[in-house]
Amino acid sequence: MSIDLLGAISLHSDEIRELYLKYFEENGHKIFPSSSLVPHGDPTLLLTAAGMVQFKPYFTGEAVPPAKRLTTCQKCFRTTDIESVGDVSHLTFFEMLGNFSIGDYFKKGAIEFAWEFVTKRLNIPEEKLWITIFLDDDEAFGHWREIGVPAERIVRHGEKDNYWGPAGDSGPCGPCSEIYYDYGMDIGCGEPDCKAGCDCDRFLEIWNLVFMQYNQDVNGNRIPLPKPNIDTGMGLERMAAVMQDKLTCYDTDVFTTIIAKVAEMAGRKYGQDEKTDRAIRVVVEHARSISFLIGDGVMPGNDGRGYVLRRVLRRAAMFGKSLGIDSPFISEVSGYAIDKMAAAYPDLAERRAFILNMIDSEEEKFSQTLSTGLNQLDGIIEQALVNLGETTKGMSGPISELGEAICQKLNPTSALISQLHNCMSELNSEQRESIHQALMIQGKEVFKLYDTFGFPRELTAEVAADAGLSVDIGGFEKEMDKQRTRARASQKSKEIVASDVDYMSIAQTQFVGYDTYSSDSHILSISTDGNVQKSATKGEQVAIILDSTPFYAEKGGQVADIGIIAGKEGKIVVEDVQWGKSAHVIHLGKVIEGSVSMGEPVTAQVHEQRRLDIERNHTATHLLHSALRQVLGKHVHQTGSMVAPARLRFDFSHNLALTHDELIAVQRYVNEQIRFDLDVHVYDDMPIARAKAEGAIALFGEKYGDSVRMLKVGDPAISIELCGGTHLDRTGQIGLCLIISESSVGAGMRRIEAVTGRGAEILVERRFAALDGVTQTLGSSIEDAGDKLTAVLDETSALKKRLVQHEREQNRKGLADLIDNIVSVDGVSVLAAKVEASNVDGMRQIGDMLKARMGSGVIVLGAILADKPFFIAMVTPNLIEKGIHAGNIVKKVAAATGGGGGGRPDMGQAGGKDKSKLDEALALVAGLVKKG
RNA sequence: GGGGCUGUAGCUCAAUUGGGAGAGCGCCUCCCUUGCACGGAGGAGGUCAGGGGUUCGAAUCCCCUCAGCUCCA
Repeated sequence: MSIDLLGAISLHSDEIRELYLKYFEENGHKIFPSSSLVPHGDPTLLLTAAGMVQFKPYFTGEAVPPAKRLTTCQKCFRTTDIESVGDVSHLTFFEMLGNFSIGDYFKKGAIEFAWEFVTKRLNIPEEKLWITIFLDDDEAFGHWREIGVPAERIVRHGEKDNYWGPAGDSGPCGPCSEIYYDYGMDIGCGEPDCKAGCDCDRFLEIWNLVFMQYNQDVNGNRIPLPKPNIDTGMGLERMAAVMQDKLTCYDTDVFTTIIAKVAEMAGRKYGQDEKTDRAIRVVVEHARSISFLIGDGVMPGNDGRGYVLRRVLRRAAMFGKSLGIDSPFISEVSGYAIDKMAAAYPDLAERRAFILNMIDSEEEKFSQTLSTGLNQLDGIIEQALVNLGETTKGMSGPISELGEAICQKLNPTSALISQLHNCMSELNSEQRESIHQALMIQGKEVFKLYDTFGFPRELTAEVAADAGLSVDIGGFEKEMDKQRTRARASQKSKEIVASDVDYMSIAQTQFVGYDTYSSDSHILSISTDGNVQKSATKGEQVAIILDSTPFYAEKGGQVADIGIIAGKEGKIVVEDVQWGKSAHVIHLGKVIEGSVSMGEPVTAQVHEQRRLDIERNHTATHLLHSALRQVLGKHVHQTGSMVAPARLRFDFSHNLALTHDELIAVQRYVNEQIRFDLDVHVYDDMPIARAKAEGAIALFGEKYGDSVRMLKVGDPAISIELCGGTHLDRTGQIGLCLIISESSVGAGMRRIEAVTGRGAEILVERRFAALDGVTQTLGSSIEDAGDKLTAVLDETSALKKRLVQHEREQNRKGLADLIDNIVSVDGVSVLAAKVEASNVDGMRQIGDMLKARMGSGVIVLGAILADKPFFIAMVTPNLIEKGIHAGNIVKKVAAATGGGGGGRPDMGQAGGKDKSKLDEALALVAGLVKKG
């Protein structure tokens, strides 16, 4: 804490964070660390956008909370207001301080805590604070009045502002109450009735208290929760602005140092020009937010989170460009941002190099995109100018002259066009309209640039303006809307798995598949087409939930099991297994015998052989990971994996292609560990701190709970990883591991694919079989096969060359005989003859030689190629002028043999079917020339 | 998940709307030449991403697969 010159108490953002967590800890709250920006186990969410995300299962009752009172400082990411970023208070990334009550204290407690913290701990004067509540929430009103807030500073708002949730179409929801900070009458709209919630800048929302008291069903009915909850959120950056007596988040310690750096990079002063300031703020904000995204394991991509990341990064690049900063620059800004946040987020600092690297290569990619887009745009502008020239050329006086000039591409066109504008008044409205249209680049074009080439429309407008043209934004938006509707329409038809199931009423599935391949279980839920059923009969596609299961649902790269669920009366083939909304395992499959019904006891049996294949690949994946770190270095981190029965795929961070020697070294290391037949040991429920102390490698960007499952290979261990997958007991069971490919998956990332066990055996068998086939054909030993093959290929190509030469020689010799066949038809030399040739090239060669020799004439040659008649026709230029067309002649000739053809006036080719009619067809030529 | 675009020589890209696979740069050989991307002659290098289909004939048209780029959700 420090006292600034004005005597006001100024709190650093780090201090606010600490004060908050400490205050709530004192009041019985358990401090939780921030969860990852990538929501764990919730596929419905793109990114963590609020403090309560990691506690959702507690609020919905799907999981038991470790404490009834919780508090966090949560990393959050939102793109809903991305266009507003750079104003006073909007950010894509921010830290949300929050306190949560799971069925413990409610409105009164939440209001008292919030008020005490704000007024007593942060010492904000009470008269600077305003409250908003939901319309009819008199209970909240009463509590605020009790602690002394005057009624005139409590404002009631409707659903839009003061009602929260549900997130999605159903779930917990309730009214909320917000605390606003009042900057005073001097700031904002100045209207006499300005109060908290006004759109102007006078009031800043600093804390939202959500009173979760209803559960809303899909029909919109709100049923009171038996035990209501509290979920609050206070934006750290906004609170810092208040505490440091600033109007915006950007003037607080969170951003000022970075802003100064960017201003310096741009060679500008911050605080002199609003447009410049805004651009600087956007760059700073985005550079910070993408660092956190990448730090939590998001990679730039074309959809989902990766696309959010790409879009934000490109937005930063655009604003940087507008500041005139030379690319690449974002990683430098991100570096400052990471340094600033390092103390609070050490894992972010740990990944600094990786993050900056990723940013650099993505920015480089963007500049590529821009330059191809720019090429496209140049073409479009040129075409637009031609059109403009054509439009204006026919008009009167000076306009037509200008049109001529534009047509002749006199530069600069923008000057010509501004002259054009000056002359417009002399025209009638129809002419003005047509010029107006011609001056605009069509919305469709702008959209295509954006949609297909990723070229930003702002940039299109800017470049077009340089040429004197404008851009049809309305048309662009129209196309954009079409695309949105299209995408949304396709989204709706998507089938939702077991959507109708009331998960809260079903116990979580107990997974027993680590120890066994089959289990005696009970059916807890059956649904078909998303509807819950009492039973299902033969032929139906079903989604089944059991009380316990040996089936592994896809997670951590390991694919789902398949198998059989058998009851007394029927059987289900399980084709896929997925995770439900909470910890439920959903078995998807088909009833193939009799029927199954709710509650009945069944035997769940996993396809054992296949599961073992998967386990071989999974354990081998861990060995591979350790081998890569051994051979390439400790910078290698797993970035993804796919473990299937037939093969495994392993993605990792490394910026160079592996050499052959490195690949061999990795493979040898893995197989050595397999031969050592090491013990694979699993530690369930290990405290995460202890696992980390043991040196366990956590998966990049993955979120782990307090207790984790740790996998250790060998003792002393050669691999310790946190892993939820299924594994072998001993490495020897893998048998053999062979790497089948190594490739790139993007900048700084490589991919290895490998096979093990049965897959490796099949690979070896196939390779041997292929090699045996080759050596047998070559008639050599395996060792000599390579040399022999080279020799054979060399010889073949030498022979080919000789053959071509020889044929050319023969053709030349035969030329004299062919020339004897020339006849004159209406004064035109015509040659139609059958020739010997091995391919089309040979025939063309003969034709070319004849053409040269004859100077003027029509040549049609026929030959039998691949047991079919084939023709080519050639006509010298002087005869083309007379209307003789080689393509047409050859077409008719070939028709006589049951084929067709065509070509250009000077050369045509055609094929037929009946080779016996070749001579007959050639005899037609003279007649055809005569006719033509 | 739904669209759009692209895939041709080592690299950057052409191929006139289905009819001889090309250019520039790079590489090799030779000639000329001490200056900046020297100049000249010759040459090697291609499963036109892969697989099916239509056709006398496909880089080109249709379908499928793969990969890359891009927008929307």
